[in-house]
Amino acid sequence: MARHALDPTSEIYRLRHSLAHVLAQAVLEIRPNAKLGFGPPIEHGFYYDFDLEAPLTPEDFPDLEKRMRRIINSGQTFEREEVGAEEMSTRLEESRQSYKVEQVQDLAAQGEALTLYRNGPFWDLCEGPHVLNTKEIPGNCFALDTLAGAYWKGSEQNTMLQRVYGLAFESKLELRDFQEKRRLALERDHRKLNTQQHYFVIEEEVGKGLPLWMPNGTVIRDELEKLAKEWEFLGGYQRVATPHITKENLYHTSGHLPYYADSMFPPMEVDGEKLYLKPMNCPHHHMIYKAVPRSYRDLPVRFAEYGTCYRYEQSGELAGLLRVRALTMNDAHIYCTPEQVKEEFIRVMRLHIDYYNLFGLQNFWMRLSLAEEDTTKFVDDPEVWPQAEALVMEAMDEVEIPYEAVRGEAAFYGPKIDFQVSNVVGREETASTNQLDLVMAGRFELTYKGAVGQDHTPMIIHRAPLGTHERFCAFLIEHYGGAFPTWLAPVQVRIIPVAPTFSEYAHQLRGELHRDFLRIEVDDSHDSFGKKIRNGATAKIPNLLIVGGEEQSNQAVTWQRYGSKARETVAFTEFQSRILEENRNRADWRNV
RNA sequence: GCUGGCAUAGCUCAACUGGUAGAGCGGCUGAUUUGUAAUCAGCAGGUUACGGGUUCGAGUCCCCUUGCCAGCUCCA
Repeated sequence: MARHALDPTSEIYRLRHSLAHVLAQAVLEIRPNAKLGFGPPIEHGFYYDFDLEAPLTPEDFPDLEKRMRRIINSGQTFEREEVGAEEMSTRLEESRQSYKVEQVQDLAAQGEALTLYRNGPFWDLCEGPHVLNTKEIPGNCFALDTLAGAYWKGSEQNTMLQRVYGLAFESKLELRDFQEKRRLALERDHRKLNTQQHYFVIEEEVGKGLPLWMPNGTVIRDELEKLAKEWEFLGGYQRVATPHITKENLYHTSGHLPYYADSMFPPMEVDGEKLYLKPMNCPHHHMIYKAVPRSYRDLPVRFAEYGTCYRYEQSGELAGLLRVRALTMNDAHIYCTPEQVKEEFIRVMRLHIDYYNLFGLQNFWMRLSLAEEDTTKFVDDPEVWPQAEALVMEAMDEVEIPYEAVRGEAAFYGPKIDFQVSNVVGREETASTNQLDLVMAGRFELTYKGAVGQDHTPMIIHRAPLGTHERFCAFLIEHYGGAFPTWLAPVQVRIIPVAPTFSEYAHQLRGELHRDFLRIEVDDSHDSFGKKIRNGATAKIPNLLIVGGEEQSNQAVTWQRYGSKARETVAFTEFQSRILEENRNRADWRNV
């Protein structure tokens, strides 16, 4: 799957790139002292970073857009010019573009030939390409979108510039289309749906990033846990349970304190000891492994736990359920021999695929995160890394799922495979992470006895196919748009009597299905029948049962699915067996 | 954490350039007893996020705090 592959030779690339220059020109008209940062084309348009004495506000957009159109209509020609590094620096210094001067130094160090593009009064250090003339840009194909801060060269150490985002497409129609799609996608945002469905609540009194799970959200958590427990049981996992706080020393052993301390809550002091809230479950599982002598005959050992962890995320990174400070992971650690590790890794990959098929997720891809030379972020062991990376890549090839490799994003103890999904607004999220870890076993002195009695170090796989409850539930809410399949729905069946006379019959059915462990309710309100139908639909309940005189006399129900006008009247016992089977099979009624 | 924006009833939103806070939905009460997307009526809900300032007067202007949103950085 080609991702974010912006093709510099394409029409739209030149269009967006040129619009970035036009924007910069317009900004310089109203802010002559603005210093320019970067201004590239991006997925849905372009942006340009500015260092401004007074910040722009959204109120400036209409004026800027007007100026941009005027520039476009004036028919400026884009001219390319090759300029030596020294000459380029001089010219940029003359126009007091200090960021660009810095950029010239970086580029010159790499020995690149430098080019600039000039259109009208504006010129910019830039490698192009651009349209030939601004007249090629349809005046109504773009719109300034949002303002944001962005660090110069993307580093927190640098000054923050102001970034202006613009949308741009080849035609007005495509622009409108995108804006409409985005508006619709926003309707599926889990935070938006949450105001209607009440899955969770984050209260200021409790703390930011600390969600409280309401009954509806807890149903989804519980059902996911049931699923995981069943499949992990079948996969040969054993369940374990571990505490939320732990003595400091365990995290020195694991290496979390040097490498991960920024993401941990500060410790609490008790009886002269420091205790930390756990940011990960692995050290505890390693201790369980270590508590009993292990033989090669025992391996692989697979410990699974839905473990709750606490991570100190920076406040600005928190977002609904997608980024929180208290999270419960679908965690497990697999301890195995070098001979077993590839097979185990492949089984983990296959488990992912099974889950994703169950949820009907097609739009996902894998990202392989590898270490880089910067050893401050990674456990430094030159022998172990290439070995681990090669092993992972072999396994990935074997399951035949395409992946993209990224340097420098590994976990500090090993290469990482992330399953990336894209949420409804197109933002990429990591749904789950898996790691091959050739480091921890050594640090924890984990061993197993080999066939001839000598000690060996096991290999460890960290895996969390369902990620965390928080992120996965958020993702599922958006994926299903709040209309869950029967097995996940907070209310699975609602019975609507056409008149109060049939309420007793409705309750009789409710009692029976309740004993079958279905989440079921009767709409006893004083609303009109039409209103009850409407309420059932807006509540996105997957199954509505309508009962009246006809149904009662035949011991039947009229069954209607969410989002469908179709309905069928069936014997109650038939409904009962069909809905129970659907629930048991975790089938999605959209596919039935 | 950083940059910018936002904050009015449970939800969605009103209140012209400062002149004593309103509606719909939802909730409650009563009437209505309904066969596929809103039955009718009445009632109750707000120290306009918190604290301070300017003013005869602040939801509206200014400052602070908190929270939320977008993006950056970071990440499951």
